[in-house]
Amino acid sequence: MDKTQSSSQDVEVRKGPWTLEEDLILTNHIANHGEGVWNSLARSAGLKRTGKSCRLRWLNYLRPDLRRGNITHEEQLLIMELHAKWGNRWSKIAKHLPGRTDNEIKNYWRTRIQKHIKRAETFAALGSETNEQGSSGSQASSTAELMVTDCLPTYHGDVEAFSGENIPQELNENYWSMEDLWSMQLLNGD
DNA sequence: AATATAGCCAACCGCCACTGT
DNA sequence: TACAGTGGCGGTTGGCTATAT
Repeated sequence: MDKTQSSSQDVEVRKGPWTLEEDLILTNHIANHGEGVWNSLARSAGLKRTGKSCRLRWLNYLRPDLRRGNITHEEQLLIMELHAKWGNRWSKIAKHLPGRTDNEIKNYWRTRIQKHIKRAETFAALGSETNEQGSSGSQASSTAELMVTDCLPTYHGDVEAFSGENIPQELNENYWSMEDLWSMQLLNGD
């Protein structure tokens, strides 16, 4: 799959970060024609990208209904709860968080929450070493258990640190907001 | 001020499931 | 039934930014 070459046409496939121009083309095309078969969409839009790449870009970044910005406390708790229930079923979890993508949740989990789990495991290991005798079995045996038992309080603390006004405004300015893109698209005609 | 390290996130890769022929 | 094309998913990586030394 994902062959660089689809047929006799010599079409090179672009990889790497999307440019603003590509974003506009894709957004425009979907606005005019809707989502469809991604491979043919990529071709007909004139993008030198695979259908997969277009789909990913649209779903994870360009969709107008995406929520950007920091994960809220409620969302974090929901993620933890659902992860305890389903494990790494990110897309399933994402369905319960409107405007969030599986990729976003997955990244969030790996970079923030998993860190706390690791820490908790270390503490637990140290604790069982120091307490040692007779305390076997008190340690959480699974990620889910660890999360629910050991991590939640620590994690909750960080929620406060990360949430709301504590986030500097500049952080959000790395992104082209959807308002920007859609207004550019309007300016571009159509 | 320069360099090293850690954290974060967008994007790619590989696999699997589904669908049409 | 077998095969090819496509979509979807989870894991992983590369590069940028922030922070520490």
